[in-house]
Amino acid sequence: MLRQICSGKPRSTFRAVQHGSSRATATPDDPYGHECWDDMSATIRDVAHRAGVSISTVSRVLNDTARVSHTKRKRVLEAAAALGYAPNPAARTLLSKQTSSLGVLLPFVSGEFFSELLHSLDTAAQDAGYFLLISTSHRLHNEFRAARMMLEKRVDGLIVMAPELRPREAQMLASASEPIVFINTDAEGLPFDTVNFDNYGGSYALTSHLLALGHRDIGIIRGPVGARDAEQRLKGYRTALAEAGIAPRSDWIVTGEYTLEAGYAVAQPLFAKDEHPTALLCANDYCAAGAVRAAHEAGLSVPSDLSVVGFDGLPSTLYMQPPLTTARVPIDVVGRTAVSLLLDRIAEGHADHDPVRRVVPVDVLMRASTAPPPR
Amino acid sequence: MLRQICSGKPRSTFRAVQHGSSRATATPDDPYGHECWDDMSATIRDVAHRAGVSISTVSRVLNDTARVSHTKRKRVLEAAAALGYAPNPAARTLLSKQTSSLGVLLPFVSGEFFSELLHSLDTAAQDAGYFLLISTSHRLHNEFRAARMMLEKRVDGLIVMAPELRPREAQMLASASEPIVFINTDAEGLPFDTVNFDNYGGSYALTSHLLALGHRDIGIIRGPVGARDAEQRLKGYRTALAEAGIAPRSDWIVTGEYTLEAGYAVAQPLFAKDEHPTALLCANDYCAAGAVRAAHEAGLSVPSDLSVVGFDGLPSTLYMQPPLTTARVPIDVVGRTAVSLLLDRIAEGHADHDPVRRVVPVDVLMRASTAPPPR
DNA sequence: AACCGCTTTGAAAAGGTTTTCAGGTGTGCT
DNA sequence: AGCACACCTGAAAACCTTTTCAAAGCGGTT
Repeated sequence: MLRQICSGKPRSTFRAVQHGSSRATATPDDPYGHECWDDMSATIRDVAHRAGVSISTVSRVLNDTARVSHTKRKRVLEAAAALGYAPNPAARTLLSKQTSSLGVLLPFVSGEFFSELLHSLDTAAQDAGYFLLISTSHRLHNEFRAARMMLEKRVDGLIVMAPELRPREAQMLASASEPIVFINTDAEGLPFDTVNFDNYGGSYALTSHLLALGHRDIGIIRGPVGARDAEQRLKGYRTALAEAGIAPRSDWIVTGEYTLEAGYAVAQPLFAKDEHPTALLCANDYCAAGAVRAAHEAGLSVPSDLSVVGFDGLPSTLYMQPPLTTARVPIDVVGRTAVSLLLDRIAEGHADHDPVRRVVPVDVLMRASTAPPPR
Repeated sequence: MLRQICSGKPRSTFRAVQHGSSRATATPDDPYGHECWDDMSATIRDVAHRAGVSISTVSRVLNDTARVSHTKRKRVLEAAAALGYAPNPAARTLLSKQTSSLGVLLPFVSGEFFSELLHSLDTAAQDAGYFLLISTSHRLHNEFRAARMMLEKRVDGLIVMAPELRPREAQMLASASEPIVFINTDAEGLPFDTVNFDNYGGSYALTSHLLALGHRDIGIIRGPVGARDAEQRLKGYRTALAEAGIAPRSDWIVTGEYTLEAGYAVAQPLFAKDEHPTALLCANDYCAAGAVRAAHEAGLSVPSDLSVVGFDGLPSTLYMQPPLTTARVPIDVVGRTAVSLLLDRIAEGHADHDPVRRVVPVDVLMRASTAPPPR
């Protein structure tokens, strides 16, 4: 019992397969032939009847939860296999209160980031025997509806990535009985474990890189106002400039979003003026790609006239022209860490130790979109 | 009852909210204040006790399933709200055999396509009151494990996108008791509804476009052997060439994958030879981006020396240099259609009418990566 | 006054599993 | 022979809901 609780896994992954059935057509090159599955939805009662034992005995054999005589054990296993029995998850959940699924709440953000994170979460979850129940959404209200639904006994825990979540909204999640882990989302003063990547440090390092190249006229397309990651990146930029003794020009701090379109649209007016920055930090890689396009159209060559940096380090940035200098977020680490923290909390039974704050470092990838300023 | 079955929705989305509680702090600009939720996990029994009625009555009021006297109805609603009662989904599932979730099996493909499809599926599912239980995976074996788990009473239906699924593997899914919809996956002779996009037609149209520009030396980076979409696209290419009286050169038909890296790696040797094609169809947009890079490095200019086309029509292709000519797959339509077909099947109770085969047309987006051949 | 039919209500069963509790068998000891 | 004990096993309770069935109350009719 204790072992089960600690492992955080559903107690059994038993599933009967049919041996020696007439349908079993396994051949050497057909690894699935023997796993053809029956769907008459046999219940534990059917198995018990067929094996000539009580349902308790069946349960004990299948879950390996108590000693059963050798002969009965064998009969039970045979009956279960013959019937293709698989325990009913709803019945199990009803009793054990474990759903063996994790909820995931994601904003619908930039394509690659989203898919990589989800894949990472899914891999980690499956390794631990959990399913992922997901909800993507733009609007906060939806997120709340989904969170509420999920937390109503549908998941054992929740992973939330919602950088724009406001504190008092986050606060409301605190009354949930299931543990919650935040990714890149502000949980100041709240009891949630968090996994953040180092937005501040990454932005600071990118800015420092530009300064080291000799740039002094550095602009930034910052992310949405109120989004935690955007604010932190802005702060990294400001700090690096301040330490270099440079006062940022307010008209070179413009607000954008995490999309190609936004980067393009917001960058255009920047290059239309007489004076423009010689280097530009962008909200993320997609935004940077948009800005690069705007620069080209304005007759600026990257990097000789303008240096551009992104954020996230998506695989595709290596294939941009020129390859983009950016801060790589190790998305797989972020996902695995989040799942791991969540499973720990679930296993602990929601113990009240202090919330864990993980910060995943980011690497600056120096590529060809940055160079010394012109002249 | 009939209405419920037909709608395909869980019968009730009731959820009590706490009115007039001390915690209720709603203010005009705080739309969530009144939705603070309690998690003492009140059961229907608690509600009945507090309201001084039987649990049957509570159930009737909350599901609006029979007439209840006005006074008792009011008492029940008050009690439910005060306790923050929400029905236990597992108990409901156990009885109704409806999980109100849909399974989604996706290969972990190219970033943007994946995320857009998932978002589309999720939006459609949520609109109908369903959750999405997802599984991403590379390996077929995993897909099967996940499918099996999901179908064991964990989902009401399954959406599978697995272009590389082999027929006999697909065959095995046919014994499942829950309906299944295939996206872009071969279901020849199988009872699954399918949503395919017009791989053949798109590829044919792209090739025709290149022919019309005057190209005769057209190569292709095809997708994985055995993948349905790749085979169909190859066929479109071959047919268009054949109709133009051109015999394809076998050394200009190379096998790649749906990634930047593959496009880059496979295209390089193509450009290293003395003779190379003047136009290149690519497995998808990512692959095309890789090929463009390889072309640049080989000293070829796109489109003046080499025309390149992709497939999928991802948003980011508009921001490539040059913007990529490609066939746009309306991913949101694909996703919505798949969910809609699946929900229909679920509502029908798995009726045995002939499988529906939907083919979603694709648009050719003519952009700047294609031009007449040199000379 | 007896009876009928209608509305409202509660008791109870069912759904499939896990787990507790008690009973039964057999062994080893005095 | 009698007793303690370990070991297996089955009956039954519990999880929470929905739904069926029957009872009760009540107004109206013959």
